[in-house]
Amino acid sequence: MSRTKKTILGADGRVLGSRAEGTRNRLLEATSKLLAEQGVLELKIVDITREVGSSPATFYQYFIDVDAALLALAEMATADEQPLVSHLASGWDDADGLARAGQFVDAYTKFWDDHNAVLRVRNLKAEEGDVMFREARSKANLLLIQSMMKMVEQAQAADRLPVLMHPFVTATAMIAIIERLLPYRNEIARRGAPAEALRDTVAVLLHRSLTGR
Amino acid sequence: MSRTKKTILGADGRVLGSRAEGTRNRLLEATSKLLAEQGVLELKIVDITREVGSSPATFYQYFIDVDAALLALAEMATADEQPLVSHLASGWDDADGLARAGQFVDAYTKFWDDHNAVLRVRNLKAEEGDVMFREARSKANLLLIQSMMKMVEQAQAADRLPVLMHPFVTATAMIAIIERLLPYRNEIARRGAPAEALRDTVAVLLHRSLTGR
DNA sequence: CCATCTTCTGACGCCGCGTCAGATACGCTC
DNA sequence: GAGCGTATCTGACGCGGCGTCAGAAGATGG
Repeated sequence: MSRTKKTILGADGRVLGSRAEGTRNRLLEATSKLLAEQGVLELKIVDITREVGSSPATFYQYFIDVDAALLALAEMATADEQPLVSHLASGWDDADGLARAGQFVDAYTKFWDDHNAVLRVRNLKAEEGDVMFREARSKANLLLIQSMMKMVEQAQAADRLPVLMHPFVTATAMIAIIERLLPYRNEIARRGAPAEALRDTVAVLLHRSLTGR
Repeated sequence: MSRTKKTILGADGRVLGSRAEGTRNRLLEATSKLLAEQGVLELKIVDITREVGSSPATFYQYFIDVDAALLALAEMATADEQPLVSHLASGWDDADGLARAGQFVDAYTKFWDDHNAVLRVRNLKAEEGDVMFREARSKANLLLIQSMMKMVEQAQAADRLPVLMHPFVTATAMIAIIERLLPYRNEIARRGAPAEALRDTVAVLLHRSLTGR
């Protein structure tokens, strides 16, 4: 591992100079912005290039199609997800376990808010069967899933969780809970629940399901 | 409630005759089929009409745009979801509770397999903020969520679940687990787990989280 | 300041969108 | 079962986004 920075390539495989790299970044930012504002279905390449003040032709110098740009964004999000393992690695078995589960939920929430439009598309494409996006998703969650699986296995060894629970399935279910519930914050508030209700509930669900306590 | 059958309207609000109703249904079927085959992003109105051997203009007689057709499909799926409450209404507190949770998972799996492409789009649009689709989703899950909330409240009253758990959030989390994990069946199999691993794990997770047992 | 490589873009043909006016099919009356 | 009115369908159109190419504009370095 002597590689310090990933070399960035254009759509035709050429290495990019610094000017080009700047343009590519601006295109990605614009894509991300429009995605968040209007949703995937309304995302147009023309709009992206209009946003950065260039032409469609320029876009195609950097990405074969919109999907390529979306994939690049998804991979950038992946990097931000990795540090979250630190909240799991310590284990949740002791007295502060629930509190630490809460911190994990907070950290994940932060991460999700930064990237939610992109992550939603990644998950959609993954579920629609796109191999690249499915791999991106697997890779992104790998560390978290592995840590969670370890927690489940420990709890099973200590007889606090039934062996019927498949560790991988359980871990994946936990990610599902968080990803799906975050968009519900408004609705929860509308129901008159305190702001922390979602955070606390999710923390309890994860804590119980992973440690058996 | 004397209404026996919902009157179906065209895009301009007119009541449809039987020929028209047939065409509308064929359009919906085609939409559903193409959606499942290629995903939303590739869904074209021309393709839908080609599939049924008519012209784009016809499509617009029945739906203002693609979204309207998707919404109609989502609402049809909703009808199929309602019977699933029967698996919850009986409660899961007794000795067979876990078995009944398993049956619920099976039933939901069946339902999901019949409509998954449509439901995925519904959820995407809902999360992207589309009010119509959000309402469709809420309405679809209403009965299930209510039943699950009741289960949580009972368990809390009996001190088997912490009051920190917000019933609505918990119930929504359970739906999230099922919806998200079903697409993973292949992956689970690839990992060498038995076919029932997913079903069993999800059943345990729901059972534990809803009853506290 | 010229040569050369890198980066950008205008312009084009193609195709899907959404609309309208007119064509066609249906069902009802006599 | 012919004729008529209404319900339903569609061909054809203008608009706009897609993706490509050849060449323009900009950077670099000798």
